[in-house]
Amino acid sequence: MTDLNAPLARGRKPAEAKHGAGSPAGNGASVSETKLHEFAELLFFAYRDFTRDPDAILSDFDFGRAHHRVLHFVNRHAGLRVADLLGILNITKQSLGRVLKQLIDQGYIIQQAGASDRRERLLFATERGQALAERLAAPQLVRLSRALKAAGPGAEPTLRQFLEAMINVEDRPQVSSIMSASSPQPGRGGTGEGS
Amino acid sequence: MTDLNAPLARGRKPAEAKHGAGSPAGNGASVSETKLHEFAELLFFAYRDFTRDPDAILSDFDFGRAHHRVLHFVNRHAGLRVADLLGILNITKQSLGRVLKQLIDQGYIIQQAGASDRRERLLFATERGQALAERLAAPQLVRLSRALKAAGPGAEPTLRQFLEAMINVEDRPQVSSIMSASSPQPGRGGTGEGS
DNA sequence: CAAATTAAGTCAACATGACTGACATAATCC
DNA sequence: GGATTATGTCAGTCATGTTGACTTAATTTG
Repeated sequence: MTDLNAPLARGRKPAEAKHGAGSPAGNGASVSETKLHEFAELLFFAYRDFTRDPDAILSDFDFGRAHHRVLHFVNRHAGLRVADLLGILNITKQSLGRVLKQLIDQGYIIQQAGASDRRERLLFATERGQALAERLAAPQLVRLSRALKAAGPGAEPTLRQFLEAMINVEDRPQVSSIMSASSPQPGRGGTGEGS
Repeated sequence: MTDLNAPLARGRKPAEAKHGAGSPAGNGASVSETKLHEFAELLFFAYRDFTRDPDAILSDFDFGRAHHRVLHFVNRHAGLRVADLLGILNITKQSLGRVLKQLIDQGYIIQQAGASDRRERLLFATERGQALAERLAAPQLVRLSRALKAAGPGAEPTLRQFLEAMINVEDRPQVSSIMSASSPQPGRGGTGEGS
């Protein structure tokens, strides 16, 4: 058992070596480079632990993080097309195909031909899929809820703006679109499936 | 070219199905479950794009994200031990060994036996390593700087508290320790290396 | 309507970065 | 001097990412 609380690298702060022009974004009252590095590290640690709880659960199902991502988006945004998932996850068809096939074969996700365009395969979480998705999400929601509380009142809009601004500009419309769409039911819906 | 701006899953918001006890953290004025899910997704997208620019640079060097992580922490926290890196990255010795070996063999990182405990291998970025680390960090710092600006004035402490609270409680001392330590120089330092 | 395009699925082959478990070496601690 | 610790290494495996080519079915377009 290594002593995790022992001081790590002995040494002091480097005194913020100022080179040339200054801060990365070149704007007015901006954050020091050292602080930006700290935020980069905090983001790393935050994300590392954000994925830790579900990862532990997933191993009981012989699934990995990739399955979680797929199941999450399908569950939260029912009726997603395969192409949408590819764009969201930013992976290839082959990579997605593998995990998606497993989720379908094991009854966590079902597909349905699109009503207006029958080439499309709309994806829906089954009850089983919803149950797993919720179980995986639960510890993450608890963590987020606590962290938002710790950030103080009024943190929500700040956080939201920060996170949105971290997303590539060209992807923001796509992300907004995804986040505002959700939850039509599969099957005999109002969209006119009629044989 | 798929139409990325088209509405994705057609359908409306699900009206926040309230089950039983209520919100995940069980506290007072907490955030709705739907909003928490949105934050979870925003965090996913933010992190996805946060790693995108360096990933692109890395492929020119035949390195992967694993190399970036190692190089980053060694560069920012010179004198880190191998065991520290294992704890930070939360991977096995074998996994770390592979990428670390490549970074050492190619002259990005050097090792030095610890002064007080010569079993320890303290890690330092060479000039070459520093140069690559800075190049990889640059787009991330720009992104962070912009996002902090977008989050508005006063966002810094909020963000910091949020991100810190996302980290596992038991890891927080370790993280603080890492983040407050940095940058002793390798070689003939003040720590008493004596032959 | 025929041709081009699109959405999806598939095959083969491959790379990276995780994992486990065992074992070796050197240095330190007791 | 023996146990423990820090590191490195071997061998094998698995998950998840990649490319490029090809098929099928459905839609769009000239």
